[in-house]
Amino acid sequence: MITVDGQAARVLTAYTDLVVERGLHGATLEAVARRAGLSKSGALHHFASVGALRSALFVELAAQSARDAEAMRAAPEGAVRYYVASSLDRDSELERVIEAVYRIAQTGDETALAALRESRVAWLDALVAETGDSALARLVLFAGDGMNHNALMSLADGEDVLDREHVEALIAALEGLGTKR
Amino acid sequence: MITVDGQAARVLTAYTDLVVERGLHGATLEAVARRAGLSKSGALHHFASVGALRSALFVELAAQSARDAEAMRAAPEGAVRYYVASSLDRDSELERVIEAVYRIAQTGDETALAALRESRVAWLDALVAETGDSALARLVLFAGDGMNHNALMSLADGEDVLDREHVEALIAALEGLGTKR
DNA sequence: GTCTATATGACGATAGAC
DNA sequence: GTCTATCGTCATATAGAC
Repeated sequence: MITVDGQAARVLTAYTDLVVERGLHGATLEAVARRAGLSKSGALHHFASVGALRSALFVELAAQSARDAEAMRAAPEGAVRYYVASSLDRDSELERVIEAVYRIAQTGDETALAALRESRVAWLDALVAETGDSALARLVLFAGDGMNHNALMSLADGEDVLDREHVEALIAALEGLGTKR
Repeated sequence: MITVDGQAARVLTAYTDLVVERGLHGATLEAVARRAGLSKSGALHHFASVGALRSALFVELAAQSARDAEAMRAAPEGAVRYYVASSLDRDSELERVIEAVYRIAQTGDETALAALRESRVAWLDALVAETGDSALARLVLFAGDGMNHNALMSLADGEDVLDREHVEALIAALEGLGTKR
């Protein structure tokens, strides 16, 4: 976490991980506190309420995604490959933060929705800038989201829906589409 | 709902809609019963518990997705266009059922995960059968998922991330990829 | 079949000791 | 700063009248 330090960061990370692993219902104050090595009230000392915990997560998303959009534009392998590859990296802190905010947004939370939209626009802009093709940029954005979406279902699945070979063929197809236009 | 009738179907539909609109947290027994026009215990007469309600939803998904996979193979416009177009139709009963089961799966429910995997394999098989290209079939699957994923964020957004024009360009690109191989 | 009333348990948040 | 103890609220589920 880049917007909070020390124990507060431990609490925020625990909250993020629990939302991703068990859903909002499983991310109770006691579960969060326990994972951070504190008691319920110990955790509440750093964030006055669950709402404050969520707000801090939105701020964290804004900070991390802004930094990532810049890295994407500067990536030597290109924005397309960078985005698709990082969408697959389910263990990265940014991906977990996105997923957690997304689940909060699913409950109808407008603030979470706004935070997600803001970060997505930055990525889409970078993809449009590189490909020069609005539709192709969206295809890349959606394909990345879809892979991320699928990661949940692929885990612990005998025949993986997506292996390295498929990823390479997929990126090649997307990049090929870009040059053909 | 094609696996239950009458009042039970009304309850199951209410549960599905509430999970999609408000998240699992908002789909309480009382809210579900009220939307179905019953009291809490009135709803519990049709489904003995919340767990039974969820199980019925999984059965419904299996039945509807099996029927849809067949329709996809028989679609005159082709499986690719059929899948992408139906992924965008957020108001269809099947899309809402998928979304509801997906959210249950996000809490770590293995039964929900298994139900989702089963239906996705059927769709992927149909896409592979038509395109004859394993990687392309996955690209279509992911792009469809990504669009669906994005539907939440597009709603009530000033500048829509995805308009009709983009959808057409995207389908054309995917279909073009298919014929070029 | 559908209702009202209630038992049980979990969660969020506060109070106050150390 | 971190703890234990406690209160209020809300959700699931059951009991029993109609």
